[in-house]
Amino acid sequence: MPENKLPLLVIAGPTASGKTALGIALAKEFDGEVISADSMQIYKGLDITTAKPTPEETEGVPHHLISIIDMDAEFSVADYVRLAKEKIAEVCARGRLPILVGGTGLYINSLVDGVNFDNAETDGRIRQKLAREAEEKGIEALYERLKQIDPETAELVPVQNTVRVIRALEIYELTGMKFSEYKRVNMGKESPYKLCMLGLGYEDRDVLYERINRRVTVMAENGMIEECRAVYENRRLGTVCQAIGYKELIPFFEGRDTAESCLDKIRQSSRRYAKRQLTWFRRDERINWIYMDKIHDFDKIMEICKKTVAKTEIL
RNA sequence: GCCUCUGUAGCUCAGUCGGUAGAGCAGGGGACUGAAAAUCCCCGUGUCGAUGGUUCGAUUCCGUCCGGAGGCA
Repeated sequence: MPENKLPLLVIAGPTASGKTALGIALAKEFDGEVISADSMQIYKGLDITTAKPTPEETEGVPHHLISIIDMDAEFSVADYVRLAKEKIAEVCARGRLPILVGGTGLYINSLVDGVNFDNAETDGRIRQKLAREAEEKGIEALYERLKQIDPETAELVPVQNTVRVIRALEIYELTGMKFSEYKRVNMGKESPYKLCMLGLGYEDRDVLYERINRRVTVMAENGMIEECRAVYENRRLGTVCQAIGYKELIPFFEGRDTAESCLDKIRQSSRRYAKRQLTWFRRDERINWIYMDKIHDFDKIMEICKKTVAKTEIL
């Protein structure tokens, strides 16, 4: 490993797996600071709904990239990578260890794999234009065009996946590059960081699901519904409108469903989300999995983490 | 106690005029690179409540028993 790379400890895992608490404990252990990798906690507001750590919970450990973007703003991976890179450098300059904690796989991998987003400044108008076209002529028309210009991508993306079809065409209009080509050019080859990746897993999926179900109950008791209602009432939302919890409660605010039924929907969406997160993280062979339901003693978990960190020699 | 209805996939149910069965939901697997808490793809074997009988063959028809629901006393 070249010496000039900065060290980075990563804690990944599905929602409700215990990342926040472990991140804080490890920050104290290694004199570190937490950098969040969460596409929803980055927004100001919806603190309870997105399970941000409370000031008491952080126990004085600095947390970065939480509550820094206005709710009506658009935000995406490229912005995240830019900000996170900066934060990592800052934390290291202070002589402390950056600890990336989060569940947004795309953000984590884009950062950790050094994906380059600088050569295609996005411009919402192209995307909107394509979306309109898809509505008017049908997505099939766009898909046909994609097949013409980039059969390789068309092969990988099903017609039904409107988002992907539009994105591929957007890149083409923006850069003149085929999407498949664009990906080849921008995907990082080697990580710019000295990495140690930890993944919080559960051997028994039901145990994780139980944690998720219970956490939703607790969130509701702590004021999630009121928090979402306030946002709903003066809604001017960018990407946050996708937050699990918020979107499932809308039928309740509009009098079309009961609160309890919406809470069940939140539980279900969260379970499905956790499953998708696991699918994403599972394929990353660098992750050292810790099965939280097999080790009940937190000290033992810490010990395993310390050993893993030592083994990867990032310090 | 008597009568009626009912018992099929984790749940709600369909179905087989007798040739061992299929939908929705739940759940599982996967993809993903400037929307990602988003978007999308694939996946249905289960003692057809138990037990006897009729039959070449019963989850299907008949008897009995055991659950569940309702009605009459």
